[in-house]
Amino acid sequence: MRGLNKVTLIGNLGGDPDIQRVQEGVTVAKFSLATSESYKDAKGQVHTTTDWHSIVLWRGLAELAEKYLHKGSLIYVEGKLKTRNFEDKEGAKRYVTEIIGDQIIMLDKRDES
Amino acid sequence: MRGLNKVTLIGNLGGDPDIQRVQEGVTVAKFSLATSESYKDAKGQVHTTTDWHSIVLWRGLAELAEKYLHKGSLIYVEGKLKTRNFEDKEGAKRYVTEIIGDQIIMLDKRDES
Amino acid sequence: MRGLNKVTLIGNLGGDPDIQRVQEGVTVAKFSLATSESYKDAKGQVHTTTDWHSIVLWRGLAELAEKYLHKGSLIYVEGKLKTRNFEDKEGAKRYVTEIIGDQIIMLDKRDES
Amino acid sequence: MRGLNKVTLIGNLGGDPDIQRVQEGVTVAKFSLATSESYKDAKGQVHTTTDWHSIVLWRGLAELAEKYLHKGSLIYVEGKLKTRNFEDKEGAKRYVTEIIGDQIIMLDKRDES
DNA sequence: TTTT
DNA sequence: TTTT
Repeated sequence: MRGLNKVTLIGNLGGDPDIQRVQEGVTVAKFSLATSESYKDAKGQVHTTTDWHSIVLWRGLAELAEKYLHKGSLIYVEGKLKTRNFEDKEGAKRYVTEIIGDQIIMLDKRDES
Repeated sequence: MRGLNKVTLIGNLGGDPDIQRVQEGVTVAKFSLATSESYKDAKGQVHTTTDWHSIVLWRGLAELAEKYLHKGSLIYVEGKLKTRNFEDKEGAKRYVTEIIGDQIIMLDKRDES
Repeated sequence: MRGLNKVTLIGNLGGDPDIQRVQEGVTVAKFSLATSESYKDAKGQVHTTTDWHSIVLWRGLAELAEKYLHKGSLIYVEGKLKTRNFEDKEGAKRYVTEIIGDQIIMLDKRDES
Repeated sequence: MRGLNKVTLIGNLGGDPDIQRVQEGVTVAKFSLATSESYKDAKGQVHTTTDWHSIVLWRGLAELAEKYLHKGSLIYVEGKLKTRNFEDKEGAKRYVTEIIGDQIIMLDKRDES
């Protein structure tokens, strides 16, 4: 309680979703999402910066991603930030931060929904 | 353009902010923020999960953090997700994801604003 | 599909929630929420503006409001904007815009959750 | 302080923006935005509900709306809820709730930005 | 490492 | 009509 953990992104998929069946009837989809922003520097020149985000979708949303999303798709994603730790090959503790999506809106006309 | 990168969190500081003066007149504040959530499992038992987030504040917001925030403070933060890479001592590329805050609301009565 | 309708507010209740039982087992809670903001004008003087919002909660959230919320409570509300029309006593069409809440976080230490 | 008043919408313009020059160099744009949502009822049948919102943009954003937005454009808007009161022709006090936008993302490929 |  |  008394906690809020929300991420909202609008951006393009960097590649096709990677789909895994982790259990009978449970699908997971993973992909990178690029969010880009333009700004003007002191000299009035326009620069663009891009941030990349690791998106993870479960079950129904993963199946939707499998059917309709592909490299380049423009989407809105809402979800939660989760930082997982794992051991790398050398046995050192490493961290990854992912967005576990709980809502998707497809913004490309060509993608069906 | 056509990009959105927004994080909104409500949670408690895990420790006092770490304050650095990186340049004449430029302050940076860093701290961990815990967001907690409760849910009931299939047996009706309540579980609490906590996620930890790395928050970075610049300039005016960093000075505000220095003055008013401390271990345990309850705040609302809005900002952007940024993943930086750096080399660890072994020279391997590693990643950290941080939230660069651009708005703070102090939610503790005891903290001044 | 392809639609998003989201409101997020942090503010204080202007009065105790008005509770109605509209049906067997269905509770509705209504109250006004004040969100205040301070800004400095050109002369450096601080001004505060307050916006008032009509909040409507259904079922479980309404019961939670009945138990824990009262005049002055500080809360976070997330919900959807809905504009309803109704006829006034003169038979003219009038409109009200309400926020139908779907998440509440209580931010006062004295309120239980 | 201690207040948050934020609305985020993704939807289509119901008509071309209405543009007004209210002062030397100050433009205001107004338009209706439809946000649609689909849901399944108990019988599995899909229903769509649409909410309409009154959007107001000032200065630079209004000029951008004038240049690039038109009936049907798909946009993301972020802003604040404001309820204004005014007197109708009979002298009765009436209210309107508007969203004063402070960020726009154009989501149609055909609209330039 | 926080908080209720 | 709230709160600091």
